[in-house]
Amino acid sequence: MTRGGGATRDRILVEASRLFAERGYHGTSTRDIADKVGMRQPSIYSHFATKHLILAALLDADLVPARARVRAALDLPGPVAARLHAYLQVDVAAILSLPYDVRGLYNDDVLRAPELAEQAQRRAEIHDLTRELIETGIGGGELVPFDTGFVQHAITGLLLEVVRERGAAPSGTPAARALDVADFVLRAVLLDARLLDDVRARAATLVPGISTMAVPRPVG
Amino acid sequence: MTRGGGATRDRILVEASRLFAERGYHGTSTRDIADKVGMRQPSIYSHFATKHLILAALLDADLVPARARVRAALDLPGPVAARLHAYLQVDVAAILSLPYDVRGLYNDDVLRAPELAEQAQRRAEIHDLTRELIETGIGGGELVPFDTGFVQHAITGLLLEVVRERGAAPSGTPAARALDVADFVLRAVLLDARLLDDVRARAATLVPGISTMAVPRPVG
DNA sequence: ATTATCTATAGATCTATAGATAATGC
DNA sequence: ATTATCTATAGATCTATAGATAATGC
Repeated sequence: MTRGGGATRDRILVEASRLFAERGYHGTSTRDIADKVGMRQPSIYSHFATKHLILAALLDADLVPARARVRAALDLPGPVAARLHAYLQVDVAAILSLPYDVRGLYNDDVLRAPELAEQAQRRAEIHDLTRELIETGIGGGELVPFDTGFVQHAITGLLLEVVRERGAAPSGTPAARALDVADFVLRAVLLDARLLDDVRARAATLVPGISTMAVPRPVG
Repeated sequence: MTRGGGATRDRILVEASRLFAERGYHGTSTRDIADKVGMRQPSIYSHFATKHLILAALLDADLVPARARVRAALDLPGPVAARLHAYLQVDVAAILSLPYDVRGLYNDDVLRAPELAEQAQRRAEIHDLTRELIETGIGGGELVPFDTGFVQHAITGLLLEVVRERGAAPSGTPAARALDVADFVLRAVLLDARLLDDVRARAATLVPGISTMAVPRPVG
């Protein structure tokens, strides 16, 4: 078969993501992936030159839109609290609706591999932008003066674990879980708890702006 | 050399934990561990019958005291909020002061391996007890009625990421970071935010009770 | 003519075992 | 006499390449 439009490539990515989630990158062999797809192990290499490039493609599918989302949240006007709340909602919902299982992508420290330097860079950028958003909120007196790095890590941990939960117990819809995360974080960091309802209302108006800002594919 | 009192065994555990944190369980070979310890690869097997048993020993060093801590928090009298706050502080501080690097222990889904069924069981028990504590707090009107499972996952994610942060950026003392975690979670789940100072004060009195309840080694 | 798949396989691992050697305890 | 280490190695992987085969596009 010729010119399948990348359908086989996509199936490789889907199956690889599931296996990475279940057994980790190092615990998954190219033969495991090929078996799930229904092809011979070397045929994988017609679509990806190395095993690392499979992981890189999955990471990019998550990281590139995620970076666009946090940038959108930074660029929007208005109070930080509402932007953070909207960003968290959109981010969780987006991750939960990806066609790939991203649970295993950030477990290992495979990101330290030189072959994945570009992806590691993207992830660092996302963390930097998140810290910037939090810093702005603290400086403006909206948020509790926690250590900025701590809050960023807290958010990262929360997002990762919520994604991991998806596999274990699918309790609630993606949208409901996304709101849980946003509420949880905002309750934790909002200086004046009485503003939460107002923050939620303002956030609702910002959600479309952050969602549509996320570009799934480069145009080139 | 004979009867070294388990010194070599401990060195294997320390080096293995660091390598697991850096490259994951599957990404670390018994040769890697032996090299770090300064011995030949097969000599590892004088101390551990299989590679899985190295991981099992590390998991137990973390899980057994952790289970004792959450049990202690459940058994103590008084409002849930203070007990949860004290538990989180003690838990973070204890994990950060373990002689092993626990960052890599829960990354992979290696816990699903049949050889680690006992450890998986212990971890499930800890999660169950945590949910019980949260459930009590929600039922008693102290905590926001989030989904209990979500809060448990949020706490787990927070703890894991704070531990991972230790390697990346050692910002702040373990005690300071422990307090950050406890404050963050309690701010998020406490129904009446004005009670936080009171919760902190009560928690301080409970900390010793939870700490000493943690038994590092079985007596047998 | 181009492209995706296949078989076959090289070469590098990796876990674990067998059995020899050396060092200590009694 | 016991125990920790060593050398040597079996047997099972694992990633990636070489080159044949088959199926489609022009």
